[in-house]
Amino acid sequence: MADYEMLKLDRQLCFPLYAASREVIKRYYPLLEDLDLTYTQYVAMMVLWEEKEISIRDLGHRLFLDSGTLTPLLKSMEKKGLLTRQRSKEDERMVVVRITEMGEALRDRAASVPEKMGACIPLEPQEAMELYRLLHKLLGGIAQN
Amino acid sequence: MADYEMLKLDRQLCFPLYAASREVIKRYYPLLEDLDLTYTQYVAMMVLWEEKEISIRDLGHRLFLDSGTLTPLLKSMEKKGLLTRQRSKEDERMVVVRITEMGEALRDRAASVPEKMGACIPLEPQEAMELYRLLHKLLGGIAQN
DNA sequence: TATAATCTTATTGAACTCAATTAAATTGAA
DNA sequence: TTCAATTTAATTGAGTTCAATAAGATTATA
Repeated sequence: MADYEMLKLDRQLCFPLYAASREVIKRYYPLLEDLDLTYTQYVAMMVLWEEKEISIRDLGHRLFLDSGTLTPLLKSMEKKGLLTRQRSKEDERMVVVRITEMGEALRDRAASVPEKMGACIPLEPQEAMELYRLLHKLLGGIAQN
Repeated sequence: MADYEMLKLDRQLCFPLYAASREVIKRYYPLLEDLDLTYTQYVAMMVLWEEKEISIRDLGHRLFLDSGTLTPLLKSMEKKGLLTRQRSKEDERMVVVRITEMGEALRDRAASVPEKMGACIPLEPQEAMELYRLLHKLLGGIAQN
């Protein structure tokens, strides 16, 4: 008879990762509703607020997302006026995304989101830091595709 | 001028949670392909391997998923012969899901998955345990809807 | 007992995710 | 230089996720 102990849901590390990720993201929606952003759009905006412009390729590397997700996402954000998409002159394979004034303006209204979300996370500051460290270690070690 | 420091992607706890969850689940697909299971179907099977039968409501509570996800998921698993769905006689609001022989048989072929996945996680055993603890604390504290 | 409130599942619609494929541009090697 | 390999983005299709809503069953309360 085989040993099934390891197949129990409570023994998995992946499952609380999967469930916690969804639960946390769900908590963002009330905060992002005012901004008319989804969570994925919000993290894309975070990159654009810092970088101002970036290729879809580099954005994909930052967000761990591919063009299958990003192409429709960025098109809808372009339609909302948050950014522009333009094929690069130097390398016509690349499309460069640039933040617009409207996209910049959204930054002020987003500025309170991280603090509000932080208040929803039931961890001590030190625990949150350790979780951050472990997740980045996991991500850095697993992501070499 | 507003302070945008907290809006940087690298300052967020949610983002590595979101990205690590997706990266880890992606690593499951080569292992689950032989079993013809998606990741969500796999965690549902984990519950069924333990419980043998469970209401959709209780399954939803275990997996943090609602009927919008579970109804089509369970219907497709029923079609594959892994389980049966039957409305409860005692309380006709409830639908009870029961594992079939074919579903039970899959357990043997799944038994090696957790160990193979564990080998993909680039964390020390102690770190994995701490991550597990923190994720459960987060999940337990945030989930009171 | 009525009937209002709650519970459970199903459905719908919008959005995300990813693997696989395609097409075009660029790069590298013979 | 030529053409094969690689890179980049777009597309397609299947599946997941969730909010909102609906319908039917059950429970609680007047």
